[in-house]
Amino acid sequence: MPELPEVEVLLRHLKPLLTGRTIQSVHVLKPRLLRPDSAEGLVKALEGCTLHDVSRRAKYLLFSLTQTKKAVSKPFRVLGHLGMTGRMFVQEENAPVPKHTVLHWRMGAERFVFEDTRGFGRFTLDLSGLEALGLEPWDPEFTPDKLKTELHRSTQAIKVKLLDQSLVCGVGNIYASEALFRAGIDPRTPAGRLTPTQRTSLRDSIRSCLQEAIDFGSSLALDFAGRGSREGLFYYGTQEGSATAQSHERFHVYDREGQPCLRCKTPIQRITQAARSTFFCSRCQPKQRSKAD
DNA sequence: ATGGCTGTTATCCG
DNA sequence: CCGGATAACAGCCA
Repeated sequence: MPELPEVEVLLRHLKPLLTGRTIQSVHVLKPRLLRPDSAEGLVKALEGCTLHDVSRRAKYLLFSLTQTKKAVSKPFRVLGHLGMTGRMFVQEENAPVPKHTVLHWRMGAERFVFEDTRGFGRFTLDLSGLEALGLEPWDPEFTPDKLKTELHRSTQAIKVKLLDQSLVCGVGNIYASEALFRAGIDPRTPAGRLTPTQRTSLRDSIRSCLQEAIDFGSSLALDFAGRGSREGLFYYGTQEGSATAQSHERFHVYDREGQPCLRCKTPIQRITQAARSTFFCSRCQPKQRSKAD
């Protein structure tokens, strides 16, 4: 469930379940996702640790730990990323370990599980993934002026630019289309050609789209093990109960090719940019004709 | 059933 | 530097 809102909702779910708990035995089933750590190294580092905190940066979760076995030990952190299909949850220790489990550990009568079917996620002591990240969407420094200086030399389509995490982090393929729709910006617009008005609108739309998604996810009874049905990126309910969340119109453009725009009824278009699908309304997101700046 | 799609991002190349 | 293509992988859908 992986763009910023889903990670944020997961964080809020996991934090009370993990903080203060001690990691007993750790088992690694997909060591590749621990790169560049070795399975043995990470297991040794984690076993016996107490989890002091969990936090989020961009689409990453950060686990803060200290080794309680030793008398003297420095706090350290582990970085987790869900990739496309990662899930993290706590289950009873007698429940079956899911098929694509990357690793799991025991905490008393419970088990923490990180599973990832496609295996694009990460779980590692290597924090270098944090280095190149742009601002958090709600960072006060994320301003229209910041957008201007970051983008003015760029010829890349704004949609593609939003995906690379260096401008602002946390926006993925779904919310990039959604935020551009809300801002009324054609996703093909070269990033350096946005008008001042568009930059302000884009900043605001990114924030509001992500915030609404967090609020939406927080309002659902989610099934973090992901066995149930899906509502956007959020899993909820169980195999039997399709808890039918009311908002099947969560997205205005994403995955709505050919369907009428919810604002103007024009059929939504789908195009490919940087090998990813982009959805937009050609009427609500017109090509800008001025030469900007 | 075969091919084309899917929430990400690291890396390689021009 | 920048930007485009590719790769890592499993599953679902037409």
